[in-house]
Amino acid sequence: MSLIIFNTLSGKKEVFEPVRENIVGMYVCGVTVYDYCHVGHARSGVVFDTIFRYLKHCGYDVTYVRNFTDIDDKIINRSKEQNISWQELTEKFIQAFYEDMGRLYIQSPTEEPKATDHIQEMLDMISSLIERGKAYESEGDVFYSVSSFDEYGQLSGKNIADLQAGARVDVNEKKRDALDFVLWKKSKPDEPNWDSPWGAGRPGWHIECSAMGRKYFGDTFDIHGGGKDLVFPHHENEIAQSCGVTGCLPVRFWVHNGFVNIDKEKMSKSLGNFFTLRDIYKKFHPEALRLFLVSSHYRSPIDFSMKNLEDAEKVILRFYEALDNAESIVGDHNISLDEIKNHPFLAKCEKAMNDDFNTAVVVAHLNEESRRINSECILIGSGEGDKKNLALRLSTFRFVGELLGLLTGSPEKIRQEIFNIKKTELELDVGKIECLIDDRNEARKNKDWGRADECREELAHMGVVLEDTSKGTEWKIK
RNA sequence: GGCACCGUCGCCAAGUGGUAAGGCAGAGGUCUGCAAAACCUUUAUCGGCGGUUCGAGUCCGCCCGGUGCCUCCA
Repeated sequence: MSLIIFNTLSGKKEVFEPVRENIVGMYVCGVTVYDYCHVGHARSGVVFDTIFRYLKHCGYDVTYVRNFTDIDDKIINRSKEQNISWQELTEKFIQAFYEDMGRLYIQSPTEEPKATDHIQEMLDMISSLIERGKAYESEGDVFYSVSSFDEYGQLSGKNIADLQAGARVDVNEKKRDALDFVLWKKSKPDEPNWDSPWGAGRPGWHIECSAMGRKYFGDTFDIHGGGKDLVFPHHENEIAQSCGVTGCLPVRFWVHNGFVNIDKEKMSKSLGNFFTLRDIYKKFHPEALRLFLVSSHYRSPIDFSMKNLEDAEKVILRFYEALDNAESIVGDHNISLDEIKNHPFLAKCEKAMNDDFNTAVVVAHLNEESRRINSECILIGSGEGDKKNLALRLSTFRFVGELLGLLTGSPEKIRQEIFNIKKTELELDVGKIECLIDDRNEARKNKDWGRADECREELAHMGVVLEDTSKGTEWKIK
């Protein structure tokens, strides 16, 4: 069965076929490194990481390139505010990016180029555009002439006339046309700059992705991704630039993820309604966040709320609970990759993923499968059931989880991690809790159920729930 | 103003022509000293009005409500 992907360029789902057989080139716009990542960045990171994982699962040899924009106005301004160099600033936030995104189980892309390492490639493209009459120099700046490209607007479904009518762009007397965008920007005396045929300056934003995409993949590659907000003007401009140089479309499939909303509004820096990943991690486990993000389809808007994260955390714990139940029964088991790949549960999940990466349906399948695993455990406990069958279910369950970047750890580990987060957040007095549990167990031993229930009540008021197991009394936070 | 998108159970969320997946919350049950966990059972006709069709949440039109892009933005 073939993989279908929604292509922003055509506005339709299309059968995916790479330019070169079995080889896929995917370029995704990364972040501008001047601040900590928020949930919106996480969504994009998780969406394309999941796509990366799935393409590899399909057997493609995938080269995944995700850039860092490490020079622009915001970076210059922020470094001035903080009185540090732009290099120092960007290095700091690249490190923070790795820490915050890494906790979401996002795999390293094949390449992670920085804009400032590709100045020469950009200059080459800009020169070429000028030679072909697609760009012009004006007082040290270089602009792309939008009117020179007839197909401008094909990606975003806009036309030049409408854009001009509603143009909100700055009036800039250096431009021949308000829609023209900057390829090279003359620098002010105290700003970072690079030499160019048009004097000292720095690149415009859009050209970096064109130059780096072309460097790693050549004139045409398979998938270009990013958030929906990049469709216009960023990706529209990329097409114009690349086409201007090569004469051909740079990308076969344009893939865009939807926004993260807060109360129905887009989460963004300018609205100030964003949560950084660091803040989220103080309250919730990263794996709960990842599950939340893959629980909706990647193109839909997703409403971020504490309630939704709490729900996701319950579900991820359920998944691990099923793993734990099954693993304690099965013990060491040897399931081959072939057996997993032939399991009907995997086929079901592949069917969903093949339909434009429908991770929400896969999550639903995981829920159903976790129930089947638990049922099988109960059967085995009562002398029926089949351990081999359970082992196979268990292994396939984990395998599918890992396709989504989930279920890579041990049940014990995640329980402990979530426990530690809650304990810190609620400032629980562990000594007192353990003391009450001891009291209760003493009362239970004496069959003093009244006293035992009092202890449970008191703990419940603290948000602590008890669970009497064969291994003793465990407690967790509600 | 232009161009898109969205409106499915209390909440979250799949489903692009054939009688509505899944999760959370709720209800009942099994288990338990009581609980918890787990398991079983249970809860919707899809914003409104028309139309196309043998048949529509799914296509078309209008209306109501919401969002996004058109400026930096994942």
